[in-house]
Amino acid sequence: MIQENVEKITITLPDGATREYAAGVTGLEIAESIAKSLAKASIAVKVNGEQRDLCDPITQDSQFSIIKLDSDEGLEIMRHTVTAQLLARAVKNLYPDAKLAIGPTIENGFYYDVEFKEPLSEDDLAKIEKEMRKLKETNAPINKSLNSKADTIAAFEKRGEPYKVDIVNRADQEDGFQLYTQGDSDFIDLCRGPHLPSLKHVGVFKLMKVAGAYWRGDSNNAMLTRIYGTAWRNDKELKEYLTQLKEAEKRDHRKIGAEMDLFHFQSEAQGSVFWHAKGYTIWQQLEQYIRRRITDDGYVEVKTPQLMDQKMWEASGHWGKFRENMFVVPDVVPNTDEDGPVFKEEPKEFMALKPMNCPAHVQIFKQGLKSYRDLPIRMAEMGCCHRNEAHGALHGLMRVRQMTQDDAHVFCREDQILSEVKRFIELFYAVYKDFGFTDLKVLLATRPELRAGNDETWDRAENAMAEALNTLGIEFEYAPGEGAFYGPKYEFHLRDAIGRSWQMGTCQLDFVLPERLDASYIGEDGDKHRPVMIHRAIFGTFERFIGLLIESFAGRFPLWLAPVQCVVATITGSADEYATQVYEKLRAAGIRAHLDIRNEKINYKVREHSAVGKVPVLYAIGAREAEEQTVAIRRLGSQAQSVESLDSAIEALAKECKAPY
RNA sequence: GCCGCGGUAGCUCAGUGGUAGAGCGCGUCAUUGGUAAUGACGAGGUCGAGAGUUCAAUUCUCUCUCGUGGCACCA
Repeated sequence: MIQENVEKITITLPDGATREYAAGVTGLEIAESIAKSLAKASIAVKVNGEQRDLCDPITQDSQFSIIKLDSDEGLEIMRHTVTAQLLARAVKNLYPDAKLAIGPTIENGFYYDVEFKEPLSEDDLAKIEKEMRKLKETNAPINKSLNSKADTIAAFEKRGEPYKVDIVNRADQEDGFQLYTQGDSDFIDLCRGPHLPSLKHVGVFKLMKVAGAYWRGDSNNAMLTRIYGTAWRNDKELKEYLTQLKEAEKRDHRKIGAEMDLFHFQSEAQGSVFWHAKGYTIWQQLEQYIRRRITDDGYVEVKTPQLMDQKMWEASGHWGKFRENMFVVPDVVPNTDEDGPVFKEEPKEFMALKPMNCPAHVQIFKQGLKSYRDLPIRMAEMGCCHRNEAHGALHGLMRVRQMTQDDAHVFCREDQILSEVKRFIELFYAVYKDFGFTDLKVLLATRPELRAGNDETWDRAENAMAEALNTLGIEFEYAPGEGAFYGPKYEFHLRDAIGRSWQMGTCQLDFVLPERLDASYIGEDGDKHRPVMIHRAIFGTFERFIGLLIESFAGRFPLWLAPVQCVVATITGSADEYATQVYEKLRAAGIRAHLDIRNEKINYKVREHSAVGKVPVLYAIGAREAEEQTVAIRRLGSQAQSVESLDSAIEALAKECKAPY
């Protein structure tokens, strides 16, 4: 059909070539005009940087590219179609009463939140998956229509989908709601798109697990059932992903911690760690290391009370804002009658285990008058804190109820904020580099809605914190509204073995606590001024940091941290005496050694100390070594052996065991 | 705290309405060996706790508890 006066538009392809089309041309038509095979492989297009469906008309001059399944974007679109079209429709087919909420893609997969009448268990997933396969086999084309707000709401109300109605109601737009359909089924889904042009482009998928999730992420709302799944282009990719998951599980710090005899938990102390000798060795190494670091950076170290009176926590604001996370202890003598109540009368006076160290540090600051010349004061504490975390939040070493922070508070003048924050970041990065943690996510959390302090102070604080990162060339993202009520903060995040992100270190400006607890210094002008407090931690907590270390190293600690650095294992009983000498010499050289003269074969010993114990160095001692005063050295992860003379081997090993700082 | 799943030997797990099994570990004995599991024998369990149904419960039901995957909350 030739239309003389139809408007022409210019389409610019990724290679810079331009082509002219009639306005309103679709992505599919452009693809077809380039090559039939390309059109067949296309699943969506990108117009001026925005993902669009193949069937969307293009009405103006545009940058244009085609999205195929082989790209990351293509894979994500496919996953989106799997959840929003296949999973949603399969669920509706099997459970007509189910109410659909949202179904986005996530890293490696997707989920869909659904309200079911009856609880859904993981056993039901096979059935749903089967239905999805059946639907995929239809190769149904996916079409869409644009609808007004009123029509869209009417359509979902008719279908009994209150969550979809809610989504539409909350939308700003009045028109252009996209409803997708599959072939001639009566399934519809509200979606931003784009989607695959048809189900035949769907690759392989697998439903993984079910979990609860609150509607709109709000615990006041109904809890929906979230179905998690994964989708890939082909079986090989899926298999690789599942293998990778299995491998990641092997790095789980809880599993490795038990195997390596590092720590344990038991129900009588839920959320609190029983550190075994080997685990506590790691802790001590970390503590000594960080103490050297901060001492050299001008910190002083203090130790403050575990229990303080309710009045202190009222003054600090914790009683009001943090109490549900605190362990509160009645300050009365318990009843001693064996069968009587714990307390003879209702306790009226309370104390609380500290959930944070800051109020106590302010008390130390307040002892004696401070001059502006005294500032900054960098006050550190390996502070043991208790927080009454929700049961469901506890997770191995990553989330505990008793934790020890490598905490410190810098008391400084406002004009010192920038230099102190910069100084901290530099220290922080030097430390993380020593542990090989280079892939940090940094967030700058800014003022929340409910906050103390005026806007000018917040402006200055947030700007100083952003400037510190910028001048040091550190990339970060803003977390708007996520700051503490008393000031903005940095959050430093790391990922564990299976990709969960954990906040490690932090750095928080605080204008409120010095005020509340009436801390002041005498300024140059002779008047009293409020110091600014910077709350900061590098590891965050020893517990979480060790958890991350275990997963990051898969238990294979570098020599300086390894609980046992060297095992001396005999090959034959005749070498016992010499092996004992070797062991004694290692100990004398300050090396954490273990002597294994059990009546076992060397194969067995090697396996136990390597695969299970993850000891970095093993000295195998047989008759030859005893004869020649040597050791046969085997390194963890290597089949190679080298024979060296005893003294030089120990000397070299001792050097290697030195901490990086 | 909320939703789902789970708790059986020191550990990892199988199993059954008629009071239990494997592998590893542990102990004993034999073996004295050369680099990621030597062999034989043996000991070891109120089947998370409480209540209910039943002639009989580790097994079925309920409550609690702890763990676990998420959600919410957070270092």
